[in-house]
Amino acid sequence: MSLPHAILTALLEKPSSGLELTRRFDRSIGYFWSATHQQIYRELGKLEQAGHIRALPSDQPARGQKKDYEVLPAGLQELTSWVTRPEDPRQIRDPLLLRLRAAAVVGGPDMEAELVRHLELHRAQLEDYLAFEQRDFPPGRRITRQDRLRHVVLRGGIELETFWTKWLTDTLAELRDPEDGPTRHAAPDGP
Amino acid sequence: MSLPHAILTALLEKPSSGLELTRRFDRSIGYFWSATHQQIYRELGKLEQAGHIRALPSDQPARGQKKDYEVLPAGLQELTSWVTRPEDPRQIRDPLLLRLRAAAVVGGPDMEAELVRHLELHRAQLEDYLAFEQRDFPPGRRITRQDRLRHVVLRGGIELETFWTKWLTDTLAELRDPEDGPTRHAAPDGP
DNA sequence: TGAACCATGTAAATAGTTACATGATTAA
DNA sequence: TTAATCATGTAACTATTTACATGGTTCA
Repeated sequence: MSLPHAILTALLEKPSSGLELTRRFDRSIGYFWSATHQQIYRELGKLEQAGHIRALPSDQPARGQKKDYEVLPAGLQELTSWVTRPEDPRQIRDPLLLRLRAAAVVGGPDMEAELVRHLELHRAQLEDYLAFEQRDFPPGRRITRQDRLRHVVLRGGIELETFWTKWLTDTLAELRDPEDGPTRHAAPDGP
Repeated sequence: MSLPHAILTALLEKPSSGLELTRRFDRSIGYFWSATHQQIYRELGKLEQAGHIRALPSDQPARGQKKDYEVLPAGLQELTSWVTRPEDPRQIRDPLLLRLRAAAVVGGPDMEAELVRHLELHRAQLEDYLAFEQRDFPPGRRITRQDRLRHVVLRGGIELETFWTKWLTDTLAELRDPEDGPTRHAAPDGP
């Protein structure tokens, strides 16, 4: 049930049309919740029905005409209540980990090329995130609570991609040149 | 398209009935690909239709009777080819990151309790994984290629949960006692 | 005028979740 | 003999993906 809330968040940041939202879901918001334009148009319809958003008045509201939406008070209230509503983290569901496990069962065909490809994709994504951080959150600057929230979210993305690059690097090394098993690292203790 | 492959993998490890598979999807395999019993029964039907698995002969194949499945050569072939088939990593899709971003927009209601709750859940999961590692992959033991594959998969789970506990701990500290922004860590360079 | 792009949408298929139904076996 | 549990399944709903349809605008 996150897509409507992702859309409300995006519309609060800036009233937009369906296509503009789609573009923004390819960048910022989309880095943590992706959606296609079909999902977005459908959801905009539902949100309008529910009275959470409305289309801004327009001269010619015809097919093929741009239609901008803004959030109504009911929508803001729904989003606010969703923010603190308890929701358990999802189970991990990762095809690559699953494929490695399958490889163990079918006798381990060569996955090296695929692992290298994933490593490169994750490295590229990490670089992008780090560039955003440089640009939007340069060190030693007074920031608001809102900036701080946005920054920890970006740190989440950065550290996730860091995890993947590190794990893929270790895994490749382990499968190429097996020593005594994967590197172990101490689990962090609480502060 | 991963569920049928998850099931084929589980059935190769051990021929099972639908309910047994459901149990195993609550443990081992399910740590990386979860599924409900309804999904599993439906998929077993499809896999049988496709000639990838078959029900083992039984005396009384009636409703309410246990039915065990085993993988046929066609199923093994399909799984083997899937293992090396290129498939891009999924975009991140995480409700908690999204909620933090929404919090930045609606004015930051108090998410501390929810963050603490998630931290505890991730810590518990991490402990479980570490216990599995102790049990199944004790240090200093000769292991086969298959064991090595299984171990790197488990390391993936361990390091993912380590990331979450660390990021949540940092985020809580940052939102409680704001200094100059989230802690930065150097990005790893390639070897 | 026609190609490229902007913009909104419909349709159909696949995937996943939630609720409920039904028969078989076992043990109090 | 009834309650609990094992085991398989149906139905309905929600979410997501893929393919296609339609009209408007701009510019060569």
